[in-house]
Amino acid sequence: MPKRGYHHGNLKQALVDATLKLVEEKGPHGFTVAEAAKQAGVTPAAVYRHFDGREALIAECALQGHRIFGDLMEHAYADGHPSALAAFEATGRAYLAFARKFPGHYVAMFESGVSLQANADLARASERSRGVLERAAAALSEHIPEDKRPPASMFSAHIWAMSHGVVELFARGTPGSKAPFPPEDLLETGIGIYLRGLGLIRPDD
Amino acid sequence: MPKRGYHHGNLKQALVDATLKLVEEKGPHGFTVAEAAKQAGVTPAAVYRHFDGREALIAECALQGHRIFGDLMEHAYADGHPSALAAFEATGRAYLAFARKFPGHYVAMFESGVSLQANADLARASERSRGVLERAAAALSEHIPEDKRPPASMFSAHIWAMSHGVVELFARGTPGSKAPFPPEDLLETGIGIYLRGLGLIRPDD
DNA sequence: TGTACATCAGTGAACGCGCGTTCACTGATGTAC
DNA sequence: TGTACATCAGTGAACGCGCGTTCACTGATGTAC
Repeated sequence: MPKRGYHHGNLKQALVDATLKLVEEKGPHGFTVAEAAKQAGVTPAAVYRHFDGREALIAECALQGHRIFGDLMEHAYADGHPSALAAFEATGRAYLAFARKFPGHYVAMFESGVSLQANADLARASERSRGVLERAAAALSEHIPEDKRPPASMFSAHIWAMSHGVVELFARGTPGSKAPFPPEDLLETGIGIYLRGLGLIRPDD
Repeated sequence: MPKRGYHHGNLKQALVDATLKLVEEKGPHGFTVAEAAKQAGVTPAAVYRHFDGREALIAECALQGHRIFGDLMEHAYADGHPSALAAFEATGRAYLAFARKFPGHYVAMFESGVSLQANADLARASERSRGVLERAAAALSEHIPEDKRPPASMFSAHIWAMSHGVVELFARGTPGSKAPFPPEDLLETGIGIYLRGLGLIRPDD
């Protein structure tokens, strides 16, 4: 917004924003360097002042996504307050909320095929959000009798999988697959049943 | 295998097979008409004798996948024998088994973005496999006290979501996301905990 | 305050490439007589 | 059984296109004096 004219002022972020929008609308492979540049009001060649190439552009989108996601998850977890159970359930909700609020980021992170190995920052940011869920699971699992307690990393993987599945199958505009229920309800009830199976919720709740 | 020479003999299926292999190796957008033709030992133009174009080729892969998948699911369900519970669990395992055994088909079906609306046969085949799981869920849900019974379509959606999530996150070669557990174990335990949450498995089992 | 200059974010034209698709054709195959 | 012919699955060359990327350049900006 600030500057105008020959110098854009904030082209790097403008390109990221354009890419996010394209990727949200047309899928993980539906963006091109040329079109992102066009939407930012700039020549394709200008992109190369800020990014090494196409791959680097989508990787930056994924990176920003993981950072937002990590913040959101940590905020939802809130160090386990008011209770381990409430905090855990909040992280599950945060997953879906993120996917709905930042669909472009979500696609860049989980569907674009960006390599985590090729980018250390990206790998670290991705590790972080996974860590929050795992911590939430570990804290919660202390309420399970030790002999029938699954590893925390296993049950966080279950929740991660169900959340991801709900997003992919029912929350995104996949043509032809009408959602039978609101995704939020689906995830909420699914996690609820799962937690009851772990003995963490009374059967009558 | 039968014929050789100028006429291929079974080019249509050879093109489908080549596409499946490419899609398995290089992802949902990693195949081209030209390369599929090349792998089938044929000129790109020959593809148009058998398919309307690129989209039709990948759609045929998805269609064949849904048919195999539907057969597999029905066989696993086995009309609810030996018990509703065992049959239901078998369909869950069948989902993952299919994804592992037919990765190319899986990608074509669930990741390629083929439109279900544009192809009635495809929509029907896809409906069928979903129907098997839903029937299994309905049969099983009769063992739940009526007042605390979730709709069968909801709990089949939960299982579908978890299965899909496990496949996407832990069973496919996503670079950098090492699976903490064998996907089969993850899904088996996840479904087990979920079913316990529904009161369908004794807490001690 | 005014001028000279270094910096560097942008331009615009061009590139080579591989894509999906078309078209007139060719030659192997199966059938009618 | 042998010949003429229709069929149609394949060829090979060509197309227009949009892509990612490069390069020498231009001109706005900020700074040193």
